[in-house]
Amino acid sequence: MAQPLRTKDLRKTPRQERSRAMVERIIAAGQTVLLRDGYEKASTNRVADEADISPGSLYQYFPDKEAILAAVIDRYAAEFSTQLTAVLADRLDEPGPSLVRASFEGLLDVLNENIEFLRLVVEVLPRSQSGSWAGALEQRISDLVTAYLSINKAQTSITDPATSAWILVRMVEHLSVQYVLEQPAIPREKFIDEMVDLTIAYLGPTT
Amino acid sequence: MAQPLRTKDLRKTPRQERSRAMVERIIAAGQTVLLRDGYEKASTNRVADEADISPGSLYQYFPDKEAILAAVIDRYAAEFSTQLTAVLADRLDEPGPSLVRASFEGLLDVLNENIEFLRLVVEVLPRSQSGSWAGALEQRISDLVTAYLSINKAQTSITDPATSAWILVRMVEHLSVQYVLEQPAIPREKFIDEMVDLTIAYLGPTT
DNA sequence: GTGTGACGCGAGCATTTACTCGCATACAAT
DNA sequence: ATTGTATGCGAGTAAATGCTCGCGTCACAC
Repeated sequence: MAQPLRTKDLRKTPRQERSRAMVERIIAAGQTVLLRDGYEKASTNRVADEADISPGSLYQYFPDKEAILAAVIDRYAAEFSTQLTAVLADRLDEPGPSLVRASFEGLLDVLNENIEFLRLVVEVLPRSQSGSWAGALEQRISDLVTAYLSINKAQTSITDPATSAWILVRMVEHLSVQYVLEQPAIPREKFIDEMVDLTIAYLGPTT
Repeated sequence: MAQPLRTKDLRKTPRQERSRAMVERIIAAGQTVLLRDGYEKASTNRVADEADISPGSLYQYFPDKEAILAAVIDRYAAEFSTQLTAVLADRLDEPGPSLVRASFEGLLDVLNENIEFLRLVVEVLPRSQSGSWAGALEQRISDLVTAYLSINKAQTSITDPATSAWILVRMVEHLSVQYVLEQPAIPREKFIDEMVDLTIAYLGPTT
């Protein structure tokens, strides 16, 4: 289900059921157009066409074009963020190295499930559009990892948890995204093994 | 100095000195506009304005808008590629771990020198524009590293040089780019140490 | 049932876009 | 000087864009 839209993004709040369906159709159409035609070709008229509504109706609820596309990305991103958080939380009770492996498995699963969204964000949109929320998510996870490393610092060879977290998060994120998007000739299990090796080796001796 | 433009990109070959200067001004203006106004606002009229020439003059040598911006990126990318190749070649005679460190130092230097170009490619352009040559460069370096790993395989713990190269190249590239662009609160030397640690630890025991 | 406001429509506006074309000028060879 | 051509100009075009506005319609409270 859709995350509640920030009312700031809406021109007026839809009251009747009909109009809420309208907003829904607009966002869905925006998604379709964005995926099918790319960012540059995603015009308001095209979105209206795709949604089988009038151009004017777009502006009943959205202040401008950017708000429509932002709503699409927001909704997508919220779902992604939710999935990722859930998957990671699920694995949190695993101990030590198997936590690492389980997390990577989960991350790859979530990325694979949202591959069209990934491609949209990474390849189609200019970074400035998606950068804000992506950066925020990165930060949240960085903080989490920093905390974890701080607690288990004694069992590792690292000195600065924040630095190590920064590096680990970017590394794993980017490698995984590239792996999913590029589909290189590396089996999934092999790839995970490599990332686990990389992480364990970097963190140093564990029990 | 400018790399020679692929004649395919030009509508006709400029013969007189005057016209060669014209092409130069167009590309320079394109660069300015792209950096100052972003990709979406980079219109032909704006480029013409910035270059203090007529819109019509653009189309004397460039078939369309895309070709102009492509020329800007190409020229930028060529210089970047040249610098990087030179810096890495310079370090190639260093032995073992100090080769790794020296390469990273060189990479960071080159990235820092071309930081505006970096920001342009990573944050402003949609990936599809820059993806082709960036992918090619990645591939070239991947091949190089694969060869190196194959030769020195005995001294490492890796099993598949191609896979390890794929991971190493993406990892180092992305971490470095992010470091330069994001300017996190990590001292340069510390950051390099971390990347070296990562690499050495990943490759396993060395002599 | 009826009135009132929420809703949706779609023609159309003003602006911007990429690009052209006829014409003037600068240049090089004779 | 004359001529042929390479060069540059800039008004202009057709298309597309984001967005508005007046009007008809529909649902819901009473």
